Amino acid sequence: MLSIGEFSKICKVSTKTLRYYDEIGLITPDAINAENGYRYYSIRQFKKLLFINRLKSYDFSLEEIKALLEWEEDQSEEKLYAALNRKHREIQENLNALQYTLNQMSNDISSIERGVPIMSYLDHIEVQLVETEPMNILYTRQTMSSDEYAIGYGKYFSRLYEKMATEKLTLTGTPMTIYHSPEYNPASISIEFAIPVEEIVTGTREIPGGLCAKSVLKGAYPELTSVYAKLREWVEHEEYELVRSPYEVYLTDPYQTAVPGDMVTEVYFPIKKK
Amino acid sequence: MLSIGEFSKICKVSTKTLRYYDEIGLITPDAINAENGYRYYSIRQFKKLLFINRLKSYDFSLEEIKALLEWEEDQSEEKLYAALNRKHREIQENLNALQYTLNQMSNDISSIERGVPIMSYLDHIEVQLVETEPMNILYTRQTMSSDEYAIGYGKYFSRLYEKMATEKLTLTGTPMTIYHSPEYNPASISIEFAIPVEEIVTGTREIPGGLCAKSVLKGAYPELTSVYAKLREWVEHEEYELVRSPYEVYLTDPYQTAVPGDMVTEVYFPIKKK
DNA sequence: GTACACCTTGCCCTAAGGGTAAAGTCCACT
DNA sequence: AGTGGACTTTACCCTTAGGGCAAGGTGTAC
Repeated sequence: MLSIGEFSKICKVSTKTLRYYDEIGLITPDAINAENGYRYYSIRQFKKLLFINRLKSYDFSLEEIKALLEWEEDQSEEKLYAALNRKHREIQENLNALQYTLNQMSNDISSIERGVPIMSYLDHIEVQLVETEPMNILYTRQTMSSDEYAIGYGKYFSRLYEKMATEKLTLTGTPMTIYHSPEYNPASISIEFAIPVEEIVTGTREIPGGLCAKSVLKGAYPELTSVYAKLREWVEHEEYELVRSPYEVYLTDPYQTAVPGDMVTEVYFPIKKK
Repeated sequence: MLSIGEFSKICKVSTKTLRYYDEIGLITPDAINAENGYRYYSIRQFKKLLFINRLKSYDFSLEEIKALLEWEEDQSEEKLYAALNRKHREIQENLNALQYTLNQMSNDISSIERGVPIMSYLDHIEVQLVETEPMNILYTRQTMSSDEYAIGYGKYFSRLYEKMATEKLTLTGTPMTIYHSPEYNPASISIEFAIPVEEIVTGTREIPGGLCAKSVLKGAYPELTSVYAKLREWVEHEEYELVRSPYEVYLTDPYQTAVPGDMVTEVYFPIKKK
């Protein structure tokens, strides 16, 4: 039998960690001296600890590892197999995310090298005051969480296009979304997907024209937040106020546009003077 | 001015987070109502928060971000530039490590598919009882931390080879290392790097032969730990005891062997019956 | 006036241990 | 048998970046 210090040196794991694992029931000493509480490990437990460390390197939490060890005693390799495959996918996604981060960092680094402050793009968002015409739109209004947005985008627009095809409607503009939630609430946003059409049929409605603050975003959608903030700031500063829901018009099709920098989106804030 | 709730919705950051950032002094509200303690943010602070979020996505800690923001006020882009480059390297290393982990996972997954338990390699470490001959070795003894081992390996063996060349010594075996620290202490291990030679000159000594427990490892060095544990267990179980320092013999040159699976290392435990 | 949404502070919680302290224990050496 | 140093025990606080909840105060719309 090995004392905790000996066992820790063999396993290259701190005694603190061993005591912690004992506490959470991950690996308990083979014997405990009842008089002084000293922990004694058998060399056979080395294998278990090695297995724990391997799973840990695969980014399993200690709780998950504990469950896997308990299942292992039932001789069921399947749970382990499934868990490994799941983690493998998770780590792969993680890696992709890191790759993306590295790209963005490189962009920022080269920005600095060119003498351009990192967040300066925010200063270049231009706001124009425009007068819009009334439009007839084919629409569908949906409530969803913001996570589902990307899926919803494809789903609802393709439904609208389908309807246009079956009812032989005539396209008069590019797709747009109208944001009815007054403030951003990620758990539940109410979005109207719409396509301007000529014919007035059931499923279409007219949106009024009027004065709008408008910004054009050339770039990826994450930057839309900035555009909204900028428009808000501008509207307030110029002493206007919002009279209807803001909407976005997608001049480019996100599924057709490979480079995010080529995407063009217009954001409209319908306003009136205070 | 925006209340904390409004600001949080615009920035897509929870109010809790904003209060926390206020507490640690990362970003403080533009104004605080002295009577009721209400926090009010200006829309201009949106940009700062966006910058914070970007740095956060680059895996900077809030403390680091705070320091960067303070430096930013001194108009020094250099600190930021250096920090970004440093993080970029860190993330790159991180990514490489993940890639390695994915590889190992794939190995384990295909092991299971072949019906082989993951840690079964431990059961296949075979221990033999052998009688070794005395050897004359050219040696250098070093104390180092385990981190420095990889560097030391190249450094000290190339010195020994150099000495062999200048003194025209005759090689009689493959390189070996002798571990003099009785237990593993990662901060300071005492290692003897040695090469068997024929001539007896200064800088050589004889190591006695005798009974040894021996295991052969075909594979990467991290598995050496297992071999040591296995040998320890065997020695104890068979009622032997260690009489001198264990040593390893490297039959393959790690710098010449591309695939870790092709590496062959022998581990010897000099023993006697209890 | 009142209902309800919003704001405040304060307290406890997270995962995986690290650091330190006070007290008890083991083993080797005199 | 005594002693010193290495080892072990439990207990308590600390870490990151906030999340959750409670009790109580406040703003605003009707």
